[in-house]
Amino acid sequence: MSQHPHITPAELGIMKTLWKLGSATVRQVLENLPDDESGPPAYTTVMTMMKNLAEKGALEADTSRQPYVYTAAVRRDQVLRQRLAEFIHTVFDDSAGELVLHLADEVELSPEDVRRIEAKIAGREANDGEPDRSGGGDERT
Amino acid sequence: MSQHPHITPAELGIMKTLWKLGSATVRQVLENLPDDESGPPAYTTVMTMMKNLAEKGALEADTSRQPYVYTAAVRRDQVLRQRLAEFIHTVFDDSAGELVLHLADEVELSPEDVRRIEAKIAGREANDGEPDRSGGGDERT
DNA sequence: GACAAACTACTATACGGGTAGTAGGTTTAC
DNA sequence: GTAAACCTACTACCCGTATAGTAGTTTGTC
Repeated sequence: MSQHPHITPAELGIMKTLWKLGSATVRQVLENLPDDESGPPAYTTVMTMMKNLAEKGALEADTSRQPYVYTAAVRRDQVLRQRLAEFIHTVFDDSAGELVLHLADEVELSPEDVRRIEAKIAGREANDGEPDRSGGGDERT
Repeated sequence: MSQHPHITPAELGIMKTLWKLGSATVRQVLENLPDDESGPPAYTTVMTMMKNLAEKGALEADTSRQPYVYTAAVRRDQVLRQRLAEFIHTVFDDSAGELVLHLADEVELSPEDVRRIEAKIAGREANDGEPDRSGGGDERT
Protein backbone atom coordinates (compact mmCIF):
# COMPACT_ATOMS: atom_id res chain seq x y z
CA MET A 1 0.00 0.00 0.00
CA SER A 2 1.95 2.84 -1.14
CA GLN A 3 -0.67 4.36 -3.14
CA HIS A 4 -0.36 7.98 -2.48
CA PRO A 5 -2.98 9.64 -0.51
CA HIS A 6 -4.93 12.39 -2.05
CA ILE A 7 -3.18 15.66 -1.50
CA THR A 8 -5.18 18.82 -1.78
CA PRO A 9 -3.86 22.02 -3.31
CA ALA A 10 -3.14 23.69 -0.01
CA GLU A 11 -1.45 20.61 1.23
CA LEU A 12 0.68 20.54 -1.84
CA GLY A 13 2.18 23.84 -0.80
CA ILE A 14 3.26 22.26 2.42
CA MET A 15 4.65 19.24 0.70
CA LYS A 16 6.66 21.46 -1.58
CA THR A 17 8.16 23.21 1.37
CA LEU A 18 9.02 19.94 2.99
CA TRP A 19 10.63 18.66 -0.14
CA LYS A 20 12.70 21.78 -0.23
CA LEU A 21 13.71 21.77 3.39
CA GLY A 22 14.09 18.08 3.80
CA SER A 23 12.89 17.99 7.36
CA ALA A 24 11.20 20.73 9.27
CA THR A 25 8.99 21.70 12.14
CA VAL A 26 5.64 23.28 11.71
CA ARG A 27 7.15 26.67 12.30
CA GLN A 28 9.86 26.20 9.76
CA VAL A 29 7.37 25.12 7.20
CA LEU A 30 5.20 28.08 7.98
CA GLU A 31 8.10 30.42 7.50
CA ASN A 32 9.10 28.88 4.22
CA LEU A 33 5.70 28.51 2.73
CA PRO A 34 5.45 29.80 -0.80
CA ASP A 35 4.02 33.25 -0.77
CA ASP A 36 0.34 33.11 -1.14
CA GLU A 37 -1.61 36.17 -2.10
CA SER A 38 -3.87 35.86 0.85
CA GLY A 39 -1.10 36.08 3.35
CA PRO A 40 0.36 33.29 5.38
CA PRO A 41 -1.99 31.00 7.23
CA ALA A 42 -2.07 30.70 10.99
CA TYR A 43 0.40 28.49 12.72
CA THR A 44 -2.33 26.15 13.77
CA THR A 45 -3.65 25.90 10.26
CA VAL A 46 -0.34 24.66 9.03
CA MET A 47 -0.13 22.31 11.93
CA THR A 48 -3.54 20.86 11.25
CA MET A 49 -2.61 20.23 7.69
CA MET A 50 0.67 18.67 8.50
CA LYS A 51 -1.04 16.47 10.99
CA ASN A 52 -3.50 15.44 8.36
CA LEU A 53 -0.74 14.77 5.91
CA ALA A 54 1.02 12.66 8.48
CA GLU A 55 -2.14 10.69 9.07
CA LYS A 56 -2.52 10.17 5.39
CA GLY A 57 1.00 8.94 5.18
CA ALA A 58 2.33 11.77 3.11
CA LEU A 59 4.50 13.00 5.93
CA GLU A 60 6.32 11.26 8.67
CA ALA A 61 6.52 12.84 12.08
CA ASP A 62 9.34 12.35 14.47
CA THR A 63 7.52 12.86 17.72
CA SER A 64 10.50 12.11 19.85
CA ARG A 65 11.72 15.63 19.32
CA GLN A 66 9.56 18.12 20.92
CA PRO A 67 8.77 20.43 18.21
CA TYR A 68 7.86 17.49 16.05
CA VAL A 69 10.06 17.16 13.06
CA TYR A 70 8.31 16.26 9.87
CA THR A 71 9.71 14.70 6.76
CA ALA A 72 8.12 13.96 3.46
CA ALA A 73 7.18 10.32 3.18
CA VAL A 74 6.29 10.42 -0.45
CA ARG A 75 8.54 11.50 -3.20
CA ARG A 76 8.03 14.65 -5.07
CA ASP A 77 8.03 13.14 -8.49
CA GLN A 78 5.60 10.46 -7.43
CA VAL A 79 3.12 12.97 -6.21
CA LEU A 80 3.60 15.14 -9.21
CA ARG A 81 3.15 12.16 -11.43
CA GLN A 82 -0.04 11.24 -9.73
CA ARG A 83 -1.35 14.73 -10.08
CA LEU A 84 -0.47 14.71 -13.69
CA ALA A 85 -2.29 11.47 -14.29
CA GLU A 86 -5.29 12.78 -12.46
CA PHE A 87 -5.21 15.94 -14.45
CA ILE A 88 -4.95 14.18 -17.74
CA HIS A 89 -7.82 12.01 -16.73
CA THR A 90 -10.24 14.69 -15.69
CA VAL A 91 -9.34 17.37 -18.14
CA PHE A 92 -8.06 15.57 -21.16
CA ASP A 93 -10.01 12.36 -20.88
CA ASP A 94 -6.87 10.33 -20.49
CA SER A 95 -5.50 11.53 -23.73
CA ALA A 96 -1.93 12.53 -23.09
CA GLY A 97 -1.68 13.39 -26.72
CA GLU A 98 -4.23 16.11 -26.38
CA LEU A 99 -2.38 17.53 -23.49
CA VAL A 100 0.76 17.60 -25.52
CA LEU A 101 -1.04 19.40 -28.24
CA HIS A 102 -2.15 22.14 -25.93
CA LEU A 103 1.15 22.21 -24.24
CA ALA A 104 3.08 22.64 -27.38
CA ASP A 105 0.61 25.13 -28.59
CA GLU A 106 0.21 27.44 -25.76
CA VAL A 107 2.72 27.19 -23.02
CA GLU A 108 6.01 28.91 -23.30
CA LEU A 109 8.87 26.53 -23.07
CA SER A 110 12.12 28.04 -22.03
CA PRO A 111 15.17 27.22 -24.09
CA GLU A 112 16.36 25.17 -21.22
CA ASP A 113 13.14 23.21 -21.18
CA VAL A 114 13.60 22.54 -24.81
CA ARG A 115 17.11 21.39 -24.19
CA ARG A 116 16.00 18.91 -21.63
CA ILE A 117 13.11 17.71 -23.64
CA GLU A 118 15.32 17.15 -26.60
CA ALA A 119 17.60 15.12 -24.48
CA LYS A 120 14.69 13.12 -23.27
CA ILE A 121 13.37 12.52 -26.70
CA ALA A 122 16.76 11.59 -27.94
CA GLY A 123 17.01 8.97 -25.28
CA ARG A 124 13.64 7.71 -26.17
CA GLU A 125 14.40 7.39 -29.82
CA ALA A 126 17.62 5.63 -29.14
CA ASN A 127 15.94 2.58 -27.73
CA ASP A 128 13.01 3.19 -29.88
CA GLY A 129 11.12 0.15 -28.72
CA GLU A 130 8.06 2.14 -27.84
CA PRO A 131 6.93 0.30 -24.81
CA ASP A 132 3.55 -1.08 -25.48
CA ARG A 133 0.96 1.20 -24.10
CA SER A 134 -1.30 -1.67 -23.28
CA GLY A 135 -3.45 0.32 -21.00
CA GLY A 136 -6.36 1.43 -22.66
CA GLY A 137 -6.25 3.10 -25.79
CA ASP A 138 -9.51 4.64 -25.35
CA GLU A 139 -9.43 7.43 -27.74
CA ARG A 140 -12.55 9.28 -27.96
CA THR A 141 -13.80 9.82 -31.39
CA MET B 1 -15.16 39.13 -23.43
CA SER B 2 -13.30 35.99 -23.07
CA GLN B 3 -12.13 35.75 -19.58
CA HIS B 4 -13.22 32.31 -18.68
CA PRO B 5 -15.17 31.74 -15.61
CA HIS B 6 -13.96 29.21 -13.19
CA ILE B 7 -15.31 25.83 -14.13
CA THR B 8 -15.39 23.15 -11.50
CA PRO B 9 -14.64 19.50 -12.20
CA ALA B 10 -18.25 18.43 -12.28
CA GLU B 11 -19.08 21.32 -14.51
CA LEU B 12 -16.33 20.34 -16.83
CA GLY B 13 -18.13 17.09 -17.49
CA ILE B 14 -21.10 19.05 -18.64
CA MET B 15 -19.03 21.32 -20.79
CA LYS B 16 -17.46 18.34 -22.44
CA THR B 17 -20.83 16.96 -23.29
CA LEU B 18 -21.92 20.25 -24.70
CA TRP B 19 -18.82 20.55 -26.77
CA LYS B 20 -19.53 17.14 -28.14
CA LEU B 21 -23.19 17.68 -28.84
CA GLY B 22 -22.95 21.21 -30.00
CA SER B 23 -26.25 22.27 -28.55
CA ALA B 24 -28.43 20.37 -26.19
CA THR B 25 -31.15 20.47 -23.64
CA VAL B 26 -30.65 19.49 -20.06
CA ARG B 27 -32.02 16.08 -20.75
CA GLN B 28 -29.77 15.48 -23.68
CA VAL B 29 -26.78 16.47 -21.67
CA LEU B 30 -27.83 14.21 -18.88
CA GLU B 31 -28.14 11.32 -21.24
CA ASN B 32 -24.77 11.92 -22.78
CA LEU B 33 -22.86 12.64 -19.66
CA PRO B 34 -19.60 10.72 -19.41
CA ASP B 35 -20.06 7.68 -17.26
CA ASP B 36 -19.24 8.51 -13.74
CA GLU B 37 -18.65 5.75 -11.27
CA SER B 38 -21.20 7.10 -8.91
CA GLY B 39 -24.01 6.83 -11.37
CA PRO B 40 -25.64 9.64 -13.24
CA PRO B 41 -26.77 12.67 -11.29
CA ALA B 42 -30.37 13.73 -11.04
CA TYR B 43 -31.95 15.72 -13.76
CA THR B 44 -32.23 18.72 -11.52
CA THR B 45 -28.61 18.50 -10.56
CA VAL B 46 -27.56 18.79 -14.14
CA MET B 47 -29.99 21.60 -14.61
CA THR B 48 -28.67 23.52 -11.68
CA MET B 49 -25.17 23.22 -12.97
CA MET B 50 -26.08 24.24 -16.45
CA LYS B 51 -27.89 27.19 -15.05
CA ASN B 52 -24.84 28.12 -13.08
CA LEU B 53 -22.66 27.72 -16.09
CA ALA B 54 -24.98 29.92 -18.07
CA GLU B 55 -24.81 32.55 -15.37
CA LYS B 56 -21.09 32.39 -15.40
CA GLY B 57 -21.08 32.82 -19.11
CA ALA B 58 -19.72 29.43 -19.95
CA LEU B 59 -22.95 28.40 -21.59
CA GLU B 60 -25.52 30.28 -23.50
CA ALA B 61 -29.15 29.43 -23.09
CA ASP B 62 -31.70 29.85 -25.76
CA THR B 63 -34.75 30.40 -23.63
CA SER B 64 -37.02 30.99 -26.52
CA ARG B 65 -37.29 27.28 -27.03
CA GLN B 66 -39.05 25.63 -24.27
CA PRO B 67 -36.80 22.98 -23.24
CA TYR B 68 -34.02 25.53 -23.13
CA VAL B 69 -31.31 24.81 -25.56
CA TYR B 70 -27.83 25.35 -24.28
CA THR B 71 -24.71 25.94 -26.22
CA ALA B 72 -21.14 26.28 -25.07
CA ALA B 73 -20.11 29.90 -24.95
CA VAL B 74 -16.47 29.23 -24.36
CA ARG B 75 -14.26 27.22 -26.55
CA ARG B 76 -12.99 23.88 -25.54
CA ASP B 77 -9.39 24.59 -26.19
CA GLN B 78 -9.57 27.84 -24.31
CA VAL B 79 -10.91 26.19 -21.24
CA LEU B 80 -8.48 23.36 -21.52
CA ARG B 81 -5.69 25.80 -21.96
CA GLN B 82 -6.70 27.69 -18.90
CA ARG B 83 -6.86 24.54 -16.88
CA LEU B 84 -3.49 23.56 -18.10
CA ALA B 85 -1.97 26.87 -17.12
CA GLU B 86 -3.56 26.63 -13.73
CA PHE B 87 -2.29 23.15 -13.30
CA ILE B 88 1.21 24.02 -14.29
CA HIS B 89 1.12 26.89 -11.90
CA THR B 90 -0.06 25.03 -8.85
CA VAL B 91 1.63 21.75 -9.37
CA PHE B 92 4.73 22.51 -11.33
CA ASP B 93 5.39 26.01 -10.12
CA ASP B 94 4.97 27.44 -13.56
CA SER B 95 7.61 25.27 -15.03
CA ALA B 96 6.17 23.79 -18.15
CA GLY B 97 9.45 22.08 -18.73
CA GLU B 98 9.06 20.08 -15.59
CA LEU B 99 5.68 18.99 -16.70
CA VAL B 100 6.97 17.84 -20.01
CA LEU B 101 9.73 16.00 -18.32
CA HIS B 102 7.27 14.13 -16.20
CA LEU B 103 5.14 13.55 -19.19
CA ALA B 104 7.97 12.09 -21.11
CA ASP B 105 9.03 10.15 -18.11
CA GLU B 106 5.89 8.63 -16.94
CA VAL B 107 3.08 8.83 -19.36
CA GLU B 108 3.63 6.93 -22.49
CA LEU B 109 3.96 9.33 -25.29
CA SER B 110 3.13 7.93 -28.62
CA PRO B 111 5.65 8.46 -31.38
CA GLU B 112 3.22 10.91 -32.78
CA ASP B 113 3.20 12.92 -29.60
CA VAL B 114 6.92 13.06 -29.70
CA ARG B 115 6.83 14.15 -33.27
CA ARG B 116 4.50 16.96 -32.36
CA ILE B 117 6.73 18.16 -29.63
CA GLU B 118 9.67 18.04 -31.92
CA ALA B 119 7.84 19.97 -34.54
CA LYS B 120 6.92 22.53 -32.00
CA ILE B 121 10.40 22.87 -30.75
CA ALA B 122 11.69 23.17 -34.24
CA GLY B 123 9.23 25.88 -35.05
CA ARG B 124 10.07 27.63 -31.88
CA GLU B 125 13.74 27.66 -32.58
CA ALA B 126 13.20 28.83 -36.10
CA ASN B 127 11.25 31.98 -35.51
CA ASP B 128 11.98 32.09 -31.89
CA GLY B 129 9.50 34.82 -31.37
CA GLU B 130 6.06 35.06 -30.00
CA PRO B 131 3.55 32.90 -31.74
CA ASP B 132 0.98 35.36 -32.81
CA ARG B 133 -2.32 34.16 -31.62
CA SER B 134 -4.52 37.10 -31.71
CA GLY B 135 -7.52 35.85 -29.95
CA GLY B 136 -9.86 37.23 -32.42
CA GLY B 137 -13.04 35.37 -32.69
CA ASP B 138 -15.16 33.98 -30.04
CA GLU B 139 -16.84 31.30 -31.90
CA ARG B 140 -17.16 28.00 -30.31
CA THR B 141 -16.42 24.54 -31.39
C1' DG C 1 -60.69 24.56 -20.74
C1' DA C 2 -58.72 20.86 -18.13
C1' DC C 3 -55.21 17.53 -17.36
C1' DA C 4 -50.86 15.45 -17.73
C1' DA C 5 -46.14 15.67 -18.80
C1' DA C 6 -42.11 18.04 -18.99
C1' DC C 7 -39.47 21.67 -17.56
C1' DT C 8 -37.63 25.66 -14.72
C1' DA C 9 -36.87 28.30 -10.49
C1' DC C 10 -36.13 28.37 -5.85
C1' DT C 11 -34.43 26.34 -1.89
C1' DA C 12 -32.21 23.10 1.14
C1' DT C 13 -28.72 20.03 2.62
C1' DA C 14 -24.50 17.28 2.76
C1' DC C 15 -19.77 17.25 2.47
C1' DG C 16 -14.96 18.33 2.06
C1' DG C 17 -11.29 21.66 2.14
C1' DG C 18 -9.47 25.25 4.50
C1' DT C 19 -9.00 28.01 8.49
C1' DA C 20 -8.21 28.84 13.05
C1' DG C 21 -9.30 29.18 18.32
C1' DT C 22 -8.79 27.20 22.83
C1' DA C 23 -7.32 24.22 26.30
C1' DG C 24 -3.91 21.68 28.02
C1' DG C 25 0.84 19.70 27.90
C1' DT C 26 5.94 20.46 27.53
C1' DT C 27 10.05 22.89 27.63
C1' DT C 28 12.97 26.62 29.05
C1' DA C 29 14.43 30.58 31.80
C1' DC C 30 14.96 32.52 35.99
C1' DG D 1 9.58 25.52 41.31
C1' DT D 2 7.17 28.89 39.00
C1' DA D 3 6.23 31.53 35.10
C1' DA D 4 6.59 32.40 30.24
C1' DA D 5 6.86 30.63 25.80
C1' DC D 6 5.99 27.31 22.73
C1' DC D 7 3.81 23.39 21.03
C1' DT D 8 0.08 19.83 20.26
C1' DA D 9 -4.65 17.97 20.30
C1' DC D 10 -9.26 18.72 19.91
C1' DT D 11 -12.96 21.17 18.16
C1' DA D 12 -15.54 24.46 15.61
C1' DC D 13 -16.78 27.08 11.78
C1' DC D 14 -17.04 28.99 7.01
C1' DC D 15 -17.42 28.45 2.30
C1' DG D 16 -17.78 26.45 -2.14
C1' DT D 17 -19.08 22.36 -4.63
C1' DA D 18 -22.27 19.04 -5.51
C1' DT D 19 -26.65 17.20 -5.08
C1' DA D 20 -31.39 17.10 -5.30
C1' DG D 21 -36.39 18.03 -3.68
C1' DT D 22 -40.51 20.83 -4.25
C1' DA D 23 -43.43 23.99 -6.12
C1' DG D 24 -44.92 26.43 -9.80
C1' DT D 25 -44.90 27.27 -14.96
C1' DT D 26 -45.23 26.04 -19.62
C1' DT D 27 -46.70 23.07 -23.33
C1' DG D 28 -49.19 19.71 -25.55
C1' DT D 29 -53.46 16.85 -25.74
C1' DC D 30 -58.26 15.70 -25.68
